Amino acid sequence: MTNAEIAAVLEQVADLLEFKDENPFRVRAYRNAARAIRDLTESVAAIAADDGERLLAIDGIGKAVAEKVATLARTGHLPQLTELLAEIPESVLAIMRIPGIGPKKAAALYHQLGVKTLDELKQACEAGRVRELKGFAAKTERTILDGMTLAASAGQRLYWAEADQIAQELRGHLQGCAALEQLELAGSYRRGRDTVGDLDLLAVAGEAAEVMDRFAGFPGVASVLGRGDTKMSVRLSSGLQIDLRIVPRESFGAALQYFTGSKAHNVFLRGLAKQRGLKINEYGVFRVDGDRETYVAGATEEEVYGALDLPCFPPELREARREFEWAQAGELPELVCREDLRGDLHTHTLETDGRDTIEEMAEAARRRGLKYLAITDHSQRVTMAHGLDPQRLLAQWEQIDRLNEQLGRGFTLLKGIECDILEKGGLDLPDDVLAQADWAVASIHYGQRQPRDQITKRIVDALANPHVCCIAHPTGRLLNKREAYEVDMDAVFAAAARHGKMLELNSNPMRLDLDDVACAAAKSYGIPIVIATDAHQTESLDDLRYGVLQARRGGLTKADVANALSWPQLKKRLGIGSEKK
DNA sequence: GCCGTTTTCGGCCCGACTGTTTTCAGTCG
Repeated sequence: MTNAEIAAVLEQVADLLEFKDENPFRVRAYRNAARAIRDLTESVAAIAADDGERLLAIDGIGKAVAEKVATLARTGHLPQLTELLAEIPESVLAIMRIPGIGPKKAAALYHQLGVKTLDELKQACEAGRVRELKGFAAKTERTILDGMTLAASAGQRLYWAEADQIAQELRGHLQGCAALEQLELAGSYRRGRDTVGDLDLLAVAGEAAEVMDRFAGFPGVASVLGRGDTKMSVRLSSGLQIDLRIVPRESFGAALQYFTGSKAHNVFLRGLAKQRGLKINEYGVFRVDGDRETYVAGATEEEVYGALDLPCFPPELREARREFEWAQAGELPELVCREDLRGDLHTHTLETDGRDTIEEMAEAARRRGLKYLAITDHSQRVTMAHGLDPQRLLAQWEQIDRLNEQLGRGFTLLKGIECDILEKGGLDLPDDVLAQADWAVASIHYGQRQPRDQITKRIVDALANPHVCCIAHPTGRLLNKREAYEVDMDAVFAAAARHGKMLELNSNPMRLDLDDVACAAAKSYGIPIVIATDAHQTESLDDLRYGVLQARRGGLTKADVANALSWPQLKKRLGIGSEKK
């Protein structure tokens, strides 16, 4: 079983225990364990099979969960889950996902009305039976019915890039309000997660009501979900929820820290504060002395973390993974930034499925401050994209040679190729052609649903080819659309490390592949990461920023990123440690 | 169920808002 699958089982156990009104800390323990496993770079099943004791070393996994993970890894099933499901139908969990319905209300519906499914719930609401229950009334029925249509129509997370666009529009809209003094976006958007579920806005305002009125007037607002003195929530017609909090100036940093999260990061931070006789909430850091609380800090995030002798963590690292450990050791990485990148190593042109010419791509890259650009059109197997056979490829490379002469110093076009890894294994172009490339990436477009061993072998074999520099979009995932291939990433990392090869972090906002966790794993193997756009048109060269965000989330520094090197340096590096001399 | 510079028991982050209540439970983030 994969880490994601094991984590999903533990999450389901947590959901069911919550429904049963079990000890909330026990529920949290299962959720923490699930998160720890999801964040793990090694296969937890492999660890369990290899040495059960090592499971206990993972933060958040104790004796009980370790045994359950071992059982899952061995048999693929968890008796505890089977027993819970015999008691509670799985379909009630869907009811808990309706906004406003939590475990208590779902349990009341199930036990008192026998409601097991969303359909039954809808009927019960329409028949007016729900309002008869204690704690429910007509308004709750309405909320449930609204929530159900919403759950059916929306619920999908936005790509970070989409969220960013709305965020910028919101910022522009609110800045037209005279009462606004300070504004920042927080939440998973600020942490740079690959997808964003909702937006969190934070403001300091002379007059909160004025900012809230302005907020309600944001184009696309379909309904106001709630509005108090300091907090307001709206839903856009697209289904996206946006929360606005108005805080006092002296609390802005504390609120920003608080609402940036992650939740796990905050829980850990608050625990640290408590040990020191401090309390942190969204209003600040307070010294607790009996019943008296004295404000210590809160205007800026630096102050808040500083009160605990901690560095102001970059938001991308705030996931309760390694950041506190790094801070304690004084080893917080200095994360890579967009300005560190000197070239783009995965782009397409009109010659295959791109939209612009080589010259246009080169000019756009130069305008963006890049010093080199690899043209990596598709190889012949990708017929839909009119992929290049050896003859057309060699002709393109001749053209690149000529263009380089015209471009002169200061910018270099690289003769590249995105060579397909064929379904039956092996590469789509002969070695003598690949040998003439400056830069060859290999990738899978066909046979994505092959079994684990087969697809892993294809990638591992491609890494062994002396002319291949890098594997592009190594897992093939498409956010919200397609899961990663069944690929043994540990085997891929080991092979890349063995052959001195690189792995791509594809910056397309719908891919972001490798993801943050895989980037961290690759780093632990010493594998250089290539942050590349896979641009099919000039504007997409801007996508590097999305890749950079993921790289930062993976804890990568400039030194971990191959295209932070100049082309001569990179070229030298390609010769070292690989069979390509 | 996890964890340990309050260490094998007894804690476990904290507050806003809503709806349903007449003082608070439930939900959410």
